[in-house]
Order: sequence, then structure tokens, then C-alpha cells
Amino acid sequence: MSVSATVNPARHGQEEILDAAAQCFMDRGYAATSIDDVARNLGATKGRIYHHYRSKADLFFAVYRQGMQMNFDAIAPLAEQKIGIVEKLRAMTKTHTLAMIRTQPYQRCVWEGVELLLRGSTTPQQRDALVELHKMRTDYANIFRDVLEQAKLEGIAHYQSSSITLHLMFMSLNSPLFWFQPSHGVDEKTIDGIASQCTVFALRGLGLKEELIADV
Amino acid sequence: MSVSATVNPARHGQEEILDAAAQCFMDRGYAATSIDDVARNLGATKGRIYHHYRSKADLFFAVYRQGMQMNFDAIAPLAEQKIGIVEKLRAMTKTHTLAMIRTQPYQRCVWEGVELLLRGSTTPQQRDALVELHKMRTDYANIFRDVLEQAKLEGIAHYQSSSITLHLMFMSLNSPLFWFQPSHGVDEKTIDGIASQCTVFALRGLGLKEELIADV
DNA sequence: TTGACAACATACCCGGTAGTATGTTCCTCT
DNA sequence: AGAGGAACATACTACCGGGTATGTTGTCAA
Repeated sequence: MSVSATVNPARHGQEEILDAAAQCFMDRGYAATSIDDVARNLGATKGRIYHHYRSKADLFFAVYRQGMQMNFDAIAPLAEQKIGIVEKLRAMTKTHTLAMIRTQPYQRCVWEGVELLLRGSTTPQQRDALVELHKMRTDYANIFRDVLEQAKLEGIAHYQSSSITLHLMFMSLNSPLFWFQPSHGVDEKTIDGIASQCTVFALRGLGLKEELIADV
Repeated sequence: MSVSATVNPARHGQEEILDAAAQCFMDRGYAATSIDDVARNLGATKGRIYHHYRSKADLFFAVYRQGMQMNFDAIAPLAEQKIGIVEKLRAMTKTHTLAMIRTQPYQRCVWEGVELLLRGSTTPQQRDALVELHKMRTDYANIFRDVLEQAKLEGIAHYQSSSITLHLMFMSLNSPLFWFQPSHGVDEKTIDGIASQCTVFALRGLGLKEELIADV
């Protein structure tokens, strides 16, 4: 009791920091974001952030991890469901895209995290952390890869390279990350419409027949 | 004569700098790239760069502009051709994707330039330059937009929002920018195969019938 | 009551980087 | 020949930002 009572506010404090950090990292990018920026965004000072995270990189990695966790939480229940492969593919792609829109700042950090790994300019320790996080991302992508290959086996999807197609699919589904700017009065209907168009585009790209796409 | 004889080597020097800068900006991103990095990549020092460009931002903008110029040069002849809308769409998308792969470092700078504009963290003068460059990019995109809308009118393409669809199409065609790493022995056949898969994915996404896509 | 610790804020250090000011070399034109 | 300038290199400054060391306040347990 005393534990959860003390841990919960702490958790709340942490998440508040993560939210602010994700927002700043999205707004200016990792390199161009200073810890003071994040602190200002919080109405606090460096002290608060460095009390919870050992370095700027650590903070960034925490945002990355949180973003991936959100994705797993959204997709896992669908992936386990015993339903037709087409329905599963539609549900997963649409859900993923909605998650991208709803947790945009975190997902932008995931994106930049992947890029940070590709460009190798980090310390060995940071690299280790990034590699582990990247494994999370790969595991997540592989959930989709399995479904894709199953769909190909069943003659529903048509493509050459699994890797390239996976990239293409995610690029389409993730694209709102880069051009969608939530204005003040952004209602659920609009968001659903955007996610729908992205999903339709991706499913078509995968070679699904039009009648299998209709109502996403 | 004396003019071209003196200007040409100068131009050569400039392009060498642009190449190195584009490479560095791609490798580490704009903010994380120092002028010294670019100079080291050139086997030179800051002096050489600041002799030709007034600031880091100026250098970056020059790369951006050069990248867009390459795109226009590749697409313009196709856009003016009097051919069927399907053939035009196929030729333009494929050519664009090939350009992305072949001028990758420059195009990554174009991409980051767009992001730099969206996140507003620049001085007013830099912002003016970015806005002008962004107009170049918009003009370029509008060439495709016209073809897209024509294709929709003719019942060849099917989509809701022009803007969103344009984003989706470019995300697919541009995607090699982010996952393609040219290894030492990268032959033309491989590159063409990659561009082909991206183009097919995009054209399908636009709702083109399968028989109109076959041989891209 | 008090002391111990969490959760911050404040003040400071120091390395890296954009930009500048000043050489140095070579080339060209007269 | 030599004067002038283009094309760099060298040396320096000023500042920003990551990280740390230390102070302050509230809270809870004994």
C-alpha cells in the first residue's frame, strides 16, 4: 500500500517528464533539443530531469521504450486473435495507424531512435541501449511480417521482397507522423478518416483485391 | 572564355563541398553535423567552407536547392511529354524513385529541410530561405498532383483526399531514402528492382488496375 | 520532535561549435 | 616584374548546452 501510494505519484512525475520530452524531441529533433528546453516545457528546471534520468540519451531512450510499449499494447491482442488473415491484417494495420496518430510525439522519437542507430554516432553504452530498443522494434515489425507472409501464402497479398514490402507498408501507415498536425479541435471522425485512407493505400499496395479492403 | 575557364573550377570546388556536406548531413543530421565534420570529410578546414558559404544554414540550403534542382531536371521532360496519363504516371513515379536512390544524400537534406521548416526553430532570414525552398518542393509536388487528379478524372486512380494521397505516394516512392544503404558493389539491376517494387506499391496504392502496372 | 530521504532548484564547470580575424599561397592580368 | 585578389589555412573568441555539485523544501517514520 505504502509502496503503491508512493510509487504512483512518482510514476506520474516520470510520465509527465516523458510527455514533455517526447513533445520537445518531436518539435526540434533530438540533437537540437536541450534539457533546458524540456525543463522549460515542464515549468521546471534541469534538476528535476537529471534526478530521474542519468543523461539526455537516457531520457530519449525512455521515450523510445514507452512508445514501443504503447504499440505492443495496441497490437498484441489482435495478433493473438483466431480470425481470418484478411481481417487480422486489416485490424492490425488500421490499429497501428491510429496508434501512430494518437501517440505521435512518442512515435516520432521511435523513428529518430532508429535513425540514431543507423548513423552510428553514439557512445558504446548508448549503442547497446539502442540495439536493445531496436530489437523491440524488430520484434514488433515481425508480428506484421508473419501476417504478411501468411497472406502471401494464401494468395491474398502479392509482392516480391518481404523486407522491402514491410518497409513500404510501414512507411504508408506511419506517414501521418510527418504531415499530420493536430489542430485544436481535432475530432475522432477526422482521425479515423485519415487512418482509413492510409490503411486503404497500404492494403492496396500489398496487392489485396478491392473487395477485401472496402470497409476499413 | 576566360570567364568559363575560371568559373568552372570554382563550380567544381563548390560541388565538392556540397557533396561532402550532403553526405555529412545525411550521416548525422543537420543539428549534429559540425562545419568541422564537413571540412574533415573534404580533407580541408573550415576556411574553405566559410569562404564559399556564409553560414552553416546557407550551406545546408544550397544542398537543399541542388537536390530539388536534380529532381526537376529528372521529371520536367517527362511532365511535358504528350503521352497517355497512365504512361506518364508510371514514368514519373519510377523516375522519381530512381532519383531518390541515386541522389540519396541530397534528398535526405531536402527531407530534413522540410522538417526544419515545420518545426519553426530558425531565424527569420533562415525561415525566408526555407520558405522559398519549400515553394520549390511544393511546385515539384504539384506536377505530380496534376497528373494524379487527371488520372482520377479518367477513372484510372481512386482516392479521397488529393493532399493525403500525394503524401502517401511520395512516402512510398521516397522510402528507400531511409532504409536503402548502398553497399560497395551496388549494381544498376538491384537499384532498378528496388525502384520497381516501390513504384508498383505506390501505383497499387493509388488504385490503378493490376494490368496497368505490370511492367514498371 | 527530529532525522533521513525523496524531489526537486540553484550555481557552476567545461568541452564543443559557429563564426571571425588574420595569415599564406598561388594565379592572373597588366 | 609585381600588384591584386581568389582560395584557402590558422588562430582565436564567445557562447551554448550537457553534466555535476550543492543547496532547499516537504514528507514520513520512529
